[in-house]
Amino acid sequence: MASPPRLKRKQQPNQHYGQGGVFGLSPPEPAPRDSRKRRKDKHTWIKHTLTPYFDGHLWRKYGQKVIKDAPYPRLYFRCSYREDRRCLASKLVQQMTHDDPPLYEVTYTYEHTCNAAPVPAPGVDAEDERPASGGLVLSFGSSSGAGHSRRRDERTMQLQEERQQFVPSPFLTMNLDYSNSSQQHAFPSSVPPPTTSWSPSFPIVESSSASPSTPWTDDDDDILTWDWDLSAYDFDEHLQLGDHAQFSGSSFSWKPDGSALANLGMGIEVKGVTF
DNA sequence: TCCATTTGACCCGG
DNA sequence: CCGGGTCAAATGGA
Repeated sequence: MASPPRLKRKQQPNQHYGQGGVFGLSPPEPAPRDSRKRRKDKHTWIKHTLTPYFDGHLWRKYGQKVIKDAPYPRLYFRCSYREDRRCLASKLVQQMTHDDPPLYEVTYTYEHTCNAAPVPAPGVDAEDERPASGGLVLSFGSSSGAGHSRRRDERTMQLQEERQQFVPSPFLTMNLDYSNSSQQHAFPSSVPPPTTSWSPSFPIVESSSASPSTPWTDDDDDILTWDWDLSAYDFDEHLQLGDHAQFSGSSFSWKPDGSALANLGMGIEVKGVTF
């Protein structure tokens, strides 16, 4: 056992993200222009949440750091498609409280440009007896329960471990049953877009990414399913149990027992919910 | 063997 | 110089 490998990266100081650098990838900067000031106007926004890891995107952790007066280390993530699709989105996660479900502060930088399919929350796929501890599953007018989630991306590594220690994510899977509808399918090519404001006074934090995924059907079911990225609505921040929210003609209410009610209007009733 | 995570070193701005 | 962000070799799980 000679001397353990101590020093790291002593050879190439990786000069300044220079061109011809990593994978011939350009530096994470739109346009350095002339100033040598590094990243000046990065677009960042902060979100407080109980579920900092599941926001519908695939993240790759690239660092962790103990911050001076913070009780918890800060975790650094960047989009898993950074190289593949030149997506510069990144985020850092900072645990704020020591509560049972701890509160986290998540600082996002840059919007995603990868256009990757939304990553379902853990548990949505699993047809376990245990209620999916991830996301909400609402079934409209159907008794065929939930879980018709389909995975398109296999690179969901981080989900495995996280699903056991963290609570779920702001993801909503809707299953809309058209089977006993008098109308023909006529699946809308696009799900009705969310409105830009909550009913009474729930502000929307980000609306740019607030679009549902493309609906799909499984087998020959008449179940239309799609995912909403609820993180765009900042549920954690503004929605409490018992509150009512409304968008695009639909309203949801969180019941104290953890379930939820949804009302699509047009007489469509809501079914069960797992939380 | 592959690849995401871990973890200490390196880098850089204030 | 210090604190925070990033790099990248080592690690470890699949």
